[in-house]
Amino acid sequence: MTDQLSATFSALADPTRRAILEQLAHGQATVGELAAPFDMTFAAVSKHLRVLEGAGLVSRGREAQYRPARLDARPLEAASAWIVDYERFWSASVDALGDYLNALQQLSTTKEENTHG
Amino acid sequence: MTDQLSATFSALADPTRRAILEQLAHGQATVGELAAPFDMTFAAVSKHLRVLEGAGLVSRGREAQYRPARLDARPLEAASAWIVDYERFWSASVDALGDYLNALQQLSTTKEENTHG
DNA sequence: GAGGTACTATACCGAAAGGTTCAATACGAG
DNA sequence: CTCGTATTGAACCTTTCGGTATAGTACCTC
Repeated sequence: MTDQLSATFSALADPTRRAILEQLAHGQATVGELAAPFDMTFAAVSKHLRVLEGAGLVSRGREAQYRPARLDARPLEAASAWIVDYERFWSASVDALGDYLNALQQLSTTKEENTHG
Repeated sequence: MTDQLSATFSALADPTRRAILEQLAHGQATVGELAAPFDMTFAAVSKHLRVLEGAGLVSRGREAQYRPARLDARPLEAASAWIVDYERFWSASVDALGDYLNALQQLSTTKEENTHG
């Protein structure tokens, strides 16, 4: 799991880490601020930050006692690019679902006609 | 990690599983076919398929002895949507990098002028 | 420099991930 | 019904993950 893409997806696989990124989307924050919403120790959030840092999604600074984290979304570009290659498949699936639903509706309409006929 | 998004990202976090999905993008395949490229036992690939199935990214059929797997990309849509929300940040980062590079170039140009002056 | 605040390191834990091996199952072909 | 092929189940192992508690470090304030 040394590759960048795996590290990125792995970092995103945890809801706490996604929430941290969402928080950082509103601007840089200290560990304390980031930890506040969670029922979790500081240390645990600190670990999550290290994972995000390892994936290159977060960079840290130093301001007095604080080590503010800020978002670095660049690794998300490759992740997005990987997924988007499959876009045609999921829209195809949606189309197929649409077809299925249309078929169902068609069927029920036909049935209704039969009932009414 | 019960939520759909976590399951999806988690499934994508493994390079073997991503490779399996890439293979399935060319059409359905049996476990044997999927396992061929990997230095790994059938059973291991079977487990990966189960993970993908659990994430809703793969569905299985039955044809004689074979249990062909096919791609179901629909869960990728939500994953893509999540990531794309950050697009403005990574393009901002790229812009910032561009600014930085411009600044560097500016600097070296200035230096050159000094050298020549 | 003593004390408070913000954070991290270390050690530990239980559970899950990613493999293996080997036995079992499901199916088609003789 | 037996044999070969395709696949999964079960048991096991090692490593990683996500968390805790506790001690230590870094910095500001007084």
